[in-house]
Amino acid sequence: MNKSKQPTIIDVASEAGVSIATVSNVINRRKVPMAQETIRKVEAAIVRLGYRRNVMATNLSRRRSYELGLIIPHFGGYYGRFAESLEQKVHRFGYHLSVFSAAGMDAEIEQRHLEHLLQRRVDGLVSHGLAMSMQSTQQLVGVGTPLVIFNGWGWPGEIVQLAVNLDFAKASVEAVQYFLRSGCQSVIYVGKRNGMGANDQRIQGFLAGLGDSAESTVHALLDVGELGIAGTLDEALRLSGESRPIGIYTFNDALALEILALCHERGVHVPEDVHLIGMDNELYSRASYPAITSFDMPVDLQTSLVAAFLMKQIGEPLDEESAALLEEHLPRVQGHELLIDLDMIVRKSTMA
Amino acid sequence: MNKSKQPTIIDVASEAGVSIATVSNVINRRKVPMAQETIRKVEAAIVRLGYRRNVMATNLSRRRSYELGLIIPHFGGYYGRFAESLEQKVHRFGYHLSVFSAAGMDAEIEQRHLEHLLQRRVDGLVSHGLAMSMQSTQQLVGVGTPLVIFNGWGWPGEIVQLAVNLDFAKASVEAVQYFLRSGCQSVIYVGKRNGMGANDQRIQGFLAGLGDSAESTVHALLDVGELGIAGTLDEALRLSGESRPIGIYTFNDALALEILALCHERGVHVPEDVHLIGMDNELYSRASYPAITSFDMPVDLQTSLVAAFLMKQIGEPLDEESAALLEEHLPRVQGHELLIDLDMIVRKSTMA
DNA sequence: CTGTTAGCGCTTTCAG
DNA sequence: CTGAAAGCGCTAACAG
Repeated sequence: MNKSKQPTIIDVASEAGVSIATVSNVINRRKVPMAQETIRKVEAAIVRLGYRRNVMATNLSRRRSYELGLIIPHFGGYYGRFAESLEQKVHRFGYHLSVFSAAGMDAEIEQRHLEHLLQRRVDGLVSHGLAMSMQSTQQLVGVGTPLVIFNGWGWPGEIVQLAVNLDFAKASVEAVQYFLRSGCQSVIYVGKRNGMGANDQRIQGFLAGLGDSAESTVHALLDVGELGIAGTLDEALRLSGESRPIGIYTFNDALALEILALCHERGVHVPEDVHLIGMDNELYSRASYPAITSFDMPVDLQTSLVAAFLMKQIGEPLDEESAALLEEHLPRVQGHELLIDLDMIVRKSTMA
Repeated sequence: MNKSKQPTIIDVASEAGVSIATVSNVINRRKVPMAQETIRKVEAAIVRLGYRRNVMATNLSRRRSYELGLIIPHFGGYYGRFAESLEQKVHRFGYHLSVFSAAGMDAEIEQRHLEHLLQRRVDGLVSHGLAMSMQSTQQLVGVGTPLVIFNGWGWPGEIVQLAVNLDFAKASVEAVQYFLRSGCQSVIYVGKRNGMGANDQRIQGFLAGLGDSAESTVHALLDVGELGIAGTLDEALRLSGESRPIGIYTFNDALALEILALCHERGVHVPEDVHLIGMDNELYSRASYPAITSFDMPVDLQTSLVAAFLMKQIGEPLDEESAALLEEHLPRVQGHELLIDLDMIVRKSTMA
C-alpha cells in the first residue's frame, strides 16, 4: 500500500551514521576500499530497517537494467522449455528474464509486449519469429536494443542481430525419406499456418525429401486450419486410396497425437496402415500408444547460443564455455541465420 | 548500445517548442485542458524523434509500477495456462504481468524471483503455494505488496491476503467414490511430493472418499518420487493381487499417461484390469488411447478471482463483472482460503 | 492553458 | 576511506 513507507538508502545512511554514498558502496560491493566496521554498521542497519533497494531508481541511475525480455507465443511445450532454459542461462550472467506470452501469435499483443519491454529499457530482447509485420518491428526496435530471434526466417540484419533456428527443413527431409525407405506408398504433410515460417520450412523440406519419388508417390500438403483434424485424416485416407502404409508427418506432436487418437477411433492401425512422425519430442509422443516417432528439439543448445550471443552484444564478458560455443557456431551463420540440427527419435509409430 | 542516445522528454519539449510539463501532460492524456495545436505539435515531435517513454523514470516518479509479478514452478500445462489467462485478465485493468518460473519448486530460485519482483516494486504478487519456508516468505514480503496465492494451503493471513485454491480434496473424494461405484476391488493413489500441499489435499480426499470401504478394499498411497514410475505400477499390481479392476488415481495426467503406457507394455488392460483417473485435463488425457478420465481445471475462474481480488487490494476500481464475481465468492472464504470445484470428465479409462 | 520546480531513490565522480 | 553534489528521466503540484 503505502510504498512511501519503504525505507530508502537515506534511512539506512542515517541509521548507520554514514553517508548515502557509503551505503551505496557497500551495497554494490564496489572495489572501493572500505573499513570493515563501516560495512558492518551499514549491513546491520539494512537488516534492522528491512531495506530493499529500489531497482527502478538503480536502473535509472545506471542507465542499464540487467534485464532481458522474452516474447513467446505461449507457455506450453517447446516454448515453455525454451523460456525456462533461457532464464537459467542468462541468470549465470547476472541477468533477469521477463517472459511474456503473445497469446498465440496475436500480433497486437505481441506489439504491446515489445513496446513495454522497450519502455522498460531492457538490455536485450529475444523473440520467436514474430507474427507482426517486419516493418512495424523495425520501427519499434530501431537501433539500440539488440534483438535475437529464434525460429524465424528471412529477417533483415538491420533489425535482427541473429536468428537461432532449428533446421526444420532438414528434419523434414529426413522424415520423408524415412517414410520412403520404410515402404510408404503415400506421404502426407499435415501443417498448420503460423506465420512464423516454421511451417514453410517443413513444407520445403518435405518436398525436397520427396525428390524424384514425387512422381511415383502419392503425396500432399494438408492444413489442419482448413480441414480440421478429422477432415485432415479423412482427406489423407482418401488421397491414399489403397496405398499402404501411409506416412503422415505432422507439424508437431500434439497434432500427431490427435491423428493417432482418430486412427484408433476409426480402426486405422498404426503403424500397419499409417506411419506417424511428429515433432517436439513431447512427453506424450513417448508415452502414447503406440509411441510416436518424433524429433527432439535441442533447446539447451539453442538457448545457450542465444544467451551467449546476446551477452556478447551487450558487452558482457563471456565465460570460456560460451566463448567456445560462439566460436564454433558463429562461422556457420548465413545471412544472420544459424541452423541447428534436430535428432529423430524412432519409435513404434514408424516400425512396421 | 548507447542508451544515452534515446530521446527524452526534454528533447521532445524543445523539438515541439513547449515545456516538459506540457509534454508529460499530453503523453499522459491528463484531464488538464490543452490546446489542440499544442497536442498536435507534441505528438508530431514524438514521432519525429522516435521518443519512447522511460518506464523506470515514470514509475520512480509515480511510485507505482502498474506491474504485477507471477511466480510459477514451470511454464508447462496448467501453470502455463494459468499464466496466460492471468496475463490477459490483468491487462484489462491496465497492468502488465511479469512471469517467472521457479525451475520446478526450487526454493532458492523462487526466493530470488520474489526478491527481484519486490525490488522492482511491483504493485502486487501472485504465486503458487510457495516451496520456500513461510518464515522466509514472511520476511520477504513484510507489509506493503499484496500477495495472493493459488493452490496453497495453510498460509497465515498476515502474509497472504488470499489463497485461491482448487478443491483437490473434494475432487479426490469423487475419484475414489467413482472407482468404488464402478466395482474397483482395489484403489491406489499415485502421488508426488511437491511441498505445496496439493499432494496432501489429494491424499486427504482419497482417504475420506474411501470412508467405510477402507477396511473391505485394498488401498494404498504410493509415491512416484520413491518408487519410480515402473516401480509404482508394479507395487500397485502386487498389492492388488487378484482383485480386479484396480482403480489408479494419479496426481496428474502426465503421471496417468505414463502409467497407461506402462500398462500397454505389460499387457495390463485399461479399463478391464485397471481404471485410471488423472488430473488437469491435458490434451493428452483426451487424445490418449484409451482416453483418460480427468478433472478439468477452471483456470479462467481462478485467474478472474485472483485478478479481481488483487485489483481491489491495490485500490483499482472494479468493473461490474469483477465486482459481482468477488461478491459471489468472497463470502465463502474461510481462513483466507477460497475453494473452487473441479469437474470430472469421464472417459474410456474408467468405463468397464 | 503552459511553464517552473521540487522531488522519486540511487549511482558516481570528485574532493577531502 | 568517506561525503557532497550532480545527475538519471519523468510526474505533479503550483504559479502564472
